[in-house]
Amino acid sequence: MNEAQYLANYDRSRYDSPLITVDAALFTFHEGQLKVLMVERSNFPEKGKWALPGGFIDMQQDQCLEDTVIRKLKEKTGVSPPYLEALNTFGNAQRDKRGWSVTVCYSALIAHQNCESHINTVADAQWVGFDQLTRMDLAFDHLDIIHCARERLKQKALYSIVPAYALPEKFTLPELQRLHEVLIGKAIQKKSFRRRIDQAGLVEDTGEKQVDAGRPAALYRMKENSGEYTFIRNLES
Amino acid sequence: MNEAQYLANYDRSRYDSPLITVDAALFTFHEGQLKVLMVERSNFPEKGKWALPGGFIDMQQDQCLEDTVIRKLKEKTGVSPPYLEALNTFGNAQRDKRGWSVTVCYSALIAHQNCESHINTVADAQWVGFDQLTRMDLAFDHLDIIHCARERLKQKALYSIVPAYALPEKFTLPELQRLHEVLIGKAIQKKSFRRRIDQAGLVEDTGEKQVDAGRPAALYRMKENSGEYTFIRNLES
DNA sequence: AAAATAGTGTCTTTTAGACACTATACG
DNA sequence: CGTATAGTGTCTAAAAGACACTATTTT
Repeated sequence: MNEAQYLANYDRSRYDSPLITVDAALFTFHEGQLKVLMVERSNFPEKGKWALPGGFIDMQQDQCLEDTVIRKLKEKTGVSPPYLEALNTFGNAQRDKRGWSVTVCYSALIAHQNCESHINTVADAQWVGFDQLTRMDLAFDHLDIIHCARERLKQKALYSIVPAYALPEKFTLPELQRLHEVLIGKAIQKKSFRRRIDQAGLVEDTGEKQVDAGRPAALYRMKENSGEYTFIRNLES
Repeated sequence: MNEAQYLANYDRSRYDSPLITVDAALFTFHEGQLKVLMVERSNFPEKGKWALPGGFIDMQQDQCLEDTVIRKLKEKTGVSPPYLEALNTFGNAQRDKRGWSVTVCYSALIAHQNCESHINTVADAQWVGFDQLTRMDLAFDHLDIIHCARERLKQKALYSIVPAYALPEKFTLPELQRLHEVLIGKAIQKKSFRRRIDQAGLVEDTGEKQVDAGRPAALYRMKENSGEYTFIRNLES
């Protein structure tokens, strides 16, 4: 038998295999809080519980795993997130009552304002403050997954400015610092925080100011590829 | 319908889903070279090409994804590796000629001596020097996966001593430094390398010496949990 | 003794922490 | 003016880079 004959005879339905889904932990920073997008399940299993946005791969529509996540996130938020990365894949015989299942998980960030209006039109989706999560009834192992994503984001806050993708395109440095402080769970020296961002040239001044209480803060925009930059030295954690 | 009824009626074979496999990039350091364990494929597709050790999840035998990798690695090496971590999951419609497929990939490290004898009894498995890989005909996207694993290992060499798991239980610091230098692709200051390991207390002196040419080197052993330690500052890359 | 490799002393450089200072807004 | 918040100056502390030095082995 040659490969062509093998492929012609190959029938995947002959083999039993685990369920496979793709999920995303989408974070944003709003009103001083880190929030995660959650979706209420309308079907069994775990009906009525809150879950991460996600679902099955559509082998016709999706060319790759990222296509699946982006499709699922667009359904809920109306847009595709500016930051998306593979988180981890969780699979075992117990996590889903239907049997052996695998979920390929992504972590994503978006500005609250960029999707708030669309989310309000989607009845089953809402932002949940990170601290409110434990009071909700979450489906599957999604709470573990969110903690895993949150831990990774904390690490990123120590050595990069990736968290900035959870803010609007134009943001102030004090705003970004507060986000990093929430992620790290500790105050950061203002001077240290600004100095490293300045020296690495990661942001550009838009010239605009944001007025609140006190002195107006300069609005910055991330420079191209600033998300890839990693500092050689971490902030203390 | 309630959940019990839903589950009783649930039949996963009704839904077509991607192929799912689990693969591992197992590295070792031997004779001054970084090597990867490769397996020659005995079946279609990609028959005769070299691939990462891996395969399908056995839903009876394996309780979780790690069980699958460890089972597959044990088949080839006779032992389970002292270091194993999730790498990434690769999935798309093109990577396997049988159609939409997903591979959950792990990265692992082991001492060459701990599995050499068993590998020699397995006809289709062998260590391949990293630099020889491009001259081989590799199956699927496994070369990309290896490069991804190698890049992650390089990063770890900059901020941890995780690569030490690719050495025997007892190793010398010059040996570990050479491994890190291969991974980083650049010479490291001997003093810097030793100082940070000393200060963090990551290794303990076994009292034994390894004689080669020149002054004998002290043999060290990693302390418990030294693999989890991350330096606050990276080596320069 | 010479060669080879292991291991140390110590000065410089880089970068974060600490914290007091100045700047610019509002009422 | 006082209060609030943004942003800077500057000293200290920690840890890596550079590199010359000493130590211990074999031949």
